[in-house]
Formats: sequence, C-alpha cells, structure tokens
Amino acid sequence: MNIAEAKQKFIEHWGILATQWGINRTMAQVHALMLITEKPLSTDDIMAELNISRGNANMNVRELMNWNLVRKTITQGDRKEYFAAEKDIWKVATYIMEQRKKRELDPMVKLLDELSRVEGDKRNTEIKSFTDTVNNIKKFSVHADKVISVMIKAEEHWFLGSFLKVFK
Amino acid sequence: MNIAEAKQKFIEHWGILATQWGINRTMAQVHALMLITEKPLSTDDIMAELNISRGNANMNVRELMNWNLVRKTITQGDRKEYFAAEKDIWKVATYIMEQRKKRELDPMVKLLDELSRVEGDKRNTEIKSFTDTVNNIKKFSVHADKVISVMIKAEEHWFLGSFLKVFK
DNA sequence: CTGAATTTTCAATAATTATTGAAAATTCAG
DNA sequence: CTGAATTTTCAATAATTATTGAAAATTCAG
Repeated sequence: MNIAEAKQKFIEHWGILATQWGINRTMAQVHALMLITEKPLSTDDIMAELNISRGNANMNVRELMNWNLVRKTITQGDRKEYFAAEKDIWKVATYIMEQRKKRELDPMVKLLDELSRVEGDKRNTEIKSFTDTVNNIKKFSVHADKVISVMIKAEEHWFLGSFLKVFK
Repeated sequence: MNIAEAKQKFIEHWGILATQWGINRTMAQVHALMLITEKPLSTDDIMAELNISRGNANMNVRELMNWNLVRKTITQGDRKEYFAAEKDIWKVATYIMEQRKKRELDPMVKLLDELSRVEGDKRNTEIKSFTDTVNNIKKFSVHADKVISVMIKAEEHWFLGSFLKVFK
C-alpha cells in the first residue's frame, strides 16, 4: 500500500466509521482529508479531492467550523478562503465531547427534568415506577455531564496519568 | 402533564435523541417503552404501543437483545415470548459502551494499524506526516480502549467515588 | 462605487435507511 | 406426528437524509 492508497483508505473508512456515530459521512471525510493534509485547503481543493459539489463542500466545512475542528486561515493576495483542521488529536477529542455534550446531553437533562414533574399521586405504583426510572436516568446524566465537563477542562491530561491508576 | 403524556413524551424524545447517536429511532423507542414498563412485553404489545409492524418490532427487539439490553422471559402456559429491559441504568450504560467499543473502536484500531504500515521512505515529509497523524490517532484510540475496558469492568463504580477527585 | 470572484442558500433530486406485511420457517400443545 | 400459533425473513415500498448545482448574496480589488 503506497501513500496515496493509504490516504484514500483513511478518508473512506473514516467516513464509514463516522456514520455509526451519527455523523454525516461527507463531513467526516472532509475532516479526514484535512487531518492528513499539511497545508490549508480551499473549497475547490476539497471538491476536487472528494468529488463532491460546491454546496456540499461549503456546508460541511462550515459545520466543521461550528464544531471548532476546522479554522479559516488568512492568505494575502488570494480572494479564496483556506481551511485547516486542528491537528492535535487530544484537542479534537475534547472539542467533539464539548459539542456532543452541549447538543445531546444538555437537552436530555432538560427533558428528564420536565418528565420528573409528572402530575399525580406519588403513591400510585405506576407513577412511582416511572418517576424512579426517570430520576435514575437523570442522576446518571447529570453525573456524566460533570465527568465530561471535568475532562474537557483537563484537556489531554484527562486520561493520561492518574486516570487509570484509580481503577487498577 | 399526566402519566400517559409523560410516558409518550419520554418514548418520543428518547427516539429523537437516539438518532443523533447513530441509533435507529424505533429501536430506541422500543427500549424506552420497555424501560418504563414494569411487566415484560410481547411483540404484540410493542406493536400496539408504538404503532409499528410485526417485522419491525421483531427486528428491533432482537437487536436490543444483541446489545444485552433486553432479555426474553419465560412464561408458562403461554406460547408467546415476552421481553423485559435491563432496568439498572449503570448496567445499561456499561452494555452500550461494551457494544460500541467492540463495533466501532476495535475496527478503528485495526484500520489504523494497517495504515501505519504504509510503504515508502520514512524520510519523505508527506509519508512522515501521514504516519505521524495515524499513529497519534492510534495511540489515542488504544488509550480510549483501555479506559473503556476498565470502566466496563468497574461497572457502576466507574464514575461514582474516586473518579472526580482525581481532577478536582 | 463597480463588477468579477467567491461564498452561501435552497429547491429539486438522488441516495440511503427504515418499515411494511405477507410468505416461509419454526415451535410446541395435544 | 399434526397443525395452529408464533416468529422470522425479505422484497417491495415508504420515509428520511444527503447532494447537486444554479441562482442569489456577499466580498473586495481596482
């Protein structure tokens, strides 16, 4: 396997893996391409490399910027915008956790809060059982939220070093 | 909001959240229904509650069993099969981590292993840069894999207790 | 300012994924 | 065994999600 094939394979499989994580395949491929490309890329570069349309390239680059995974770079003497991915994999992981926490965990806690305020007699078995379940999931979620917040703050130290020792 | 509305809402929103995690919406709804239902349910019960076809109900129940989230229960004097969800939310989280690790993290490490064996002169900047990136991601993944393994073993203790103290 | 270069939007369409429901397979009471 | 009850499969179809590409909007050199 030569370098061109390897890059191709990385991009392709990264996209496949991403779909299992609920991430758009093309967005993951754009990200993969940028991770293994030294110099910043223009929309035209991305279109050419991945064989996708301008609209698609533009949309996914902007979405990657929303996730903080990609930044615009400035180039004087060129009207075109160029983009580069964050290369530090620990930061990448942190940014992804940050966004998913905000987009998924936060709304979940909000939902569970609402549901635990269900009306009715708390001595009723059905209601008791339901609120117990909801409260358990809520407790879990709030805890997970805290753990992730701490991980985000601690950045790359979050699982190097002391983490594993606790469990050994 | 009364109990029926609350249950309805829980099932509906759980399904929506699940799609963001790359999980089939109906599978998540079947799971949600079973989490808030005391007694085991038959395929017919699920069909009626969620307004889905027999094939769909059957497929998703079996998939939930593959994830260890749901078990068959035995009922004498009844030909029908009944199913019940694991109610302990810590176990649920552990089972999900276990499956996702196996289905997603393991293939990823395998891919990265292959890619790091790319042919060519290691003094070539392009090759060097590519293998560096791949190796960084691999190192991260292997580490994540270990952390998750330890968490799975430690079960509910994994984030109660000593975890947070490390970072405080 | 002007207008060419570039980016963004979004309706139409394509691709993918989920669902149905009937036929086939399996199970098990009698 | 038999055959009714039940479960499973899977081709056809529906629903959802992603992509295209041209038109509109924006940017900026001159």
